[in-house]
Amino acid sequence: MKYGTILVIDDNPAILTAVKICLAGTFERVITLNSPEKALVTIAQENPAAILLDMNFSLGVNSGQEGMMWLSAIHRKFPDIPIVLITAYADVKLAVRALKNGAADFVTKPWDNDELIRVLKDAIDKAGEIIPLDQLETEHVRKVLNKCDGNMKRAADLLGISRQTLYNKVKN
Amino acid sequence: MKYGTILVIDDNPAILTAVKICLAGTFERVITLNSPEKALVTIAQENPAAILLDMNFSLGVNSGQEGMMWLSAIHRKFPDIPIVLITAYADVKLAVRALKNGAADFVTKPWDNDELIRVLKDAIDKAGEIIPLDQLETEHVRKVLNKCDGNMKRAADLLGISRQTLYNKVKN
DNA sequence: ACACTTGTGTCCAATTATTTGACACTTTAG
DNA sequence: CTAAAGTGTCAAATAATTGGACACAAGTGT
Repeated sequence: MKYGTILVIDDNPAILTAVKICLAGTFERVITLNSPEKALVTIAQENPAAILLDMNFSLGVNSGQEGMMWLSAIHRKFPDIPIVLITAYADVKLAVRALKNGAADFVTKPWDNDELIRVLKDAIDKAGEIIPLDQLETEHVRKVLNKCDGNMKRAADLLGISRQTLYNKVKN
Repeated sequence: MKYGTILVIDDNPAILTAVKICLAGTFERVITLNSPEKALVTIAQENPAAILLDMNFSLGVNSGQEGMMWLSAIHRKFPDIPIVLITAYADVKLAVRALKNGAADFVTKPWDNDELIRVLKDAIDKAGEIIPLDQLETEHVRKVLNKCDGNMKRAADLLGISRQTLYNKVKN
């Protein structure tokens, strides 16, 4: 059980139960919330490894705006916890917007249990990856240098370091 | 015309023409390819600011595998050029997979001209953003430290720096 | 309750990096 | 062609990083 706590947020009790059963075997703890109102405090208290968030809350409002708002709010406050969205209304635009707003993944109802587990595991694994500082630096330097067509003076300027330092960094 | 060259790849000549007309007013140059075979060399030669890639090439094969393959190939070779995907088959799974494979955005046919232009501009703008080195470092340090629950020894270890250095970095 | 391990805050001296300024030489653009 | 901008390289001054050390706090298992 290397995968810790999961927080599931959905306004449908039946789905909450079904998901809980589905995930119980893989995750140490499955916490459920039937509304996102208490999400921020619950997350702060429980520090879940991932969040599964339903996009349709207020009955009759299925545009997903509701869920999108909560996604943004949670992601802004806890940018390191992966959030997987789940929705009954398979809408490409919605999915794209969600991912661009920081969602780790996007699954549609009815879901496949194994797929849901895999997606959550993947999200947690990816969120747990840590890059050494010098590697991060090297990659970023390379990218910026690229964007400046190799102009070291400008690249150094944009990076906020001196030209000679950049020169040394790329030499090694 | 701050937005440079665009490369459009689609096997349908009619769509190629339509897109070309649509984008001509906004971008300096619109290059078209009717098959992705020559994409890699064309990109290397023309260095476009963005790429608009259709997902369905071989006639009758509409699963998008084709386009996904090319997306990966192009993105691996030119990770700094944003790739916007376009497809007639609005499939959420496909869209999600595309974004997770490095696509900058995903639009469906029939497209809205203004939206297409906006999406491409956004992709180019976002790809052009450059973060100073020290800001990148500070953010990453904070994130790793977070993931280690404040354990500085482990965080320093994972970051590949000494404990004292990390101590200094967070102090300032 | 006890020893044991792990981590913290802090210092030092030795080693490395970074910066600033300079100089002769290419490239580039008007 | 000339002026402006960039490159490669050096040196000396300054700042950052490291490894080692030490007393002390917190948590582990027995």
